[in-house]
Amino acid sequence: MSTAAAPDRRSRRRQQTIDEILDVSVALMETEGVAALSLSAVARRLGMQPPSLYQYFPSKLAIYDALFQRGAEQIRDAQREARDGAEPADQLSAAMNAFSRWCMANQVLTQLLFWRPIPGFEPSPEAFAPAVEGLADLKAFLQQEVDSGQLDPRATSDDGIALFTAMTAGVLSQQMANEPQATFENGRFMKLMPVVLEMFYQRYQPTRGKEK
Amino acid sequence: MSTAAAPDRRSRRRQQTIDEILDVSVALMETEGVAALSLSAVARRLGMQPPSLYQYFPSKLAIYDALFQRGAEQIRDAQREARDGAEPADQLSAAMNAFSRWCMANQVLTQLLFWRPIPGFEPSPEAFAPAVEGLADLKAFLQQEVDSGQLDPRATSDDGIALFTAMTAGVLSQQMANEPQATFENGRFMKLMPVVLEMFYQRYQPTRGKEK
DNA sequence: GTCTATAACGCGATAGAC
DNA sequence: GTCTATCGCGTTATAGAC
Repeated sequence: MSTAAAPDRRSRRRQQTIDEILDVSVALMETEGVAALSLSAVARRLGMQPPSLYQYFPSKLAIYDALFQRGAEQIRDAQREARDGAEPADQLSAAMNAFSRWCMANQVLTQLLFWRPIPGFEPSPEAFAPAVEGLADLKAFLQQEVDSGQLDPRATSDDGIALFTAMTAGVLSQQMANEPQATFENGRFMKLMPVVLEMFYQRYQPTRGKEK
Repeated sequence: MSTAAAPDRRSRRRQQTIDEILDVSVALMETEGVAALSLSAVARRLGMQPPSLYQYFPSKLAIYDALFQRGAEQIRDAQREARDGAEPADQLSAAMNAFSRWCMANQVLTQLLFWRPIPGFEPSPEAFAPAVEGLADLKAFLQQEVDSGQLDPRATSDDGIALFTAMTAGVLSQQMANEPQATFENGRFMKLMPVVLEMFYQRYQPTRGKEK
């Protein structure tokens, strides 16, 4: 009962250690691969013994879960910052750029978020929540374009959103699989991102929108 | 020196064991995840001791390599069969369907081929060769459409091919990540495959092809 | 209570001797 | 083909230090 609410020095120190564990985990995954994360290696880097990590995370999968949540929050926030720094008419494009840029700069977390590379790992509802919010934001961006007459209302249907995410995920996954060392700016596939956006606008062009 | 060329009964038996190992490996990866393949589990299923597997494969990564090659060959052949069973005008679409259908039916191998889920695994040149052939086939399909006036010549440029593979890979990866239990026929994302094909034809429409 | 260490269990990949 | 052995892993139990 005494452990409930106590935002004192100790819990701050504890949170700091948790963040360090996550930082080191990401760093190791970057060099060794997402699925090659080793608790022993994390502990070594932190000057700890492996069992000590269990004070902070109940299992290895719990670390993956925390990383999933971290990544989803960062993507969501990157999109929102991009939105808040752009004119309404540019917000969809700005958010898409911010998303792509973040993914290229955080490929390890991107793999964890969008592929399923870890056997047995399913994100918890809490970890998944910010991802849902990010998707809701995307829907809002599309709705805004519908309201301003730039897109047909069908763009915000389930199919429209699925098409949008499939095309962006496709460019991204080709880029990461074939040219992972590239950046957002110079990637061979990355430069197709504006192209698929243009194709999306074309397909859901208003007033004379057509479907076969 | 006596082991060089001897296509007799023994080498047939040996090849049979190799195929069994690969079959069991795929079966286990289907239930446990691509990265969770365990040589001990494979050996158990085959009634062998784990070290015996090293008579057939020098390491676990060599098994992944053989599976990569197997998958690439099967995709290439599925595309070619689809091509040979279709009218020239339908061959691109038929090959795309055959490709998608194979991927949904062989998700484990698809992950191995198109994502990089195994730390330290890079396909060998021999394993990669059939994948290169499959890509060359795709280029030939596109060229055929260009020659028959259905597509602008730019469709076979590096950008055109990258766009084509990115869109198909995107639909596929969204389907596999979000609805892996679906089939080629009923997948929510899978039904976007004809849509992206239509969008591709639209973008590389000949005679009045335009680019911003 | 909170953190850390040590010891130990079971499992995995793999090398070497038979 | 097997058996034995080594090493590293995730994890648990336990006990001592702050």
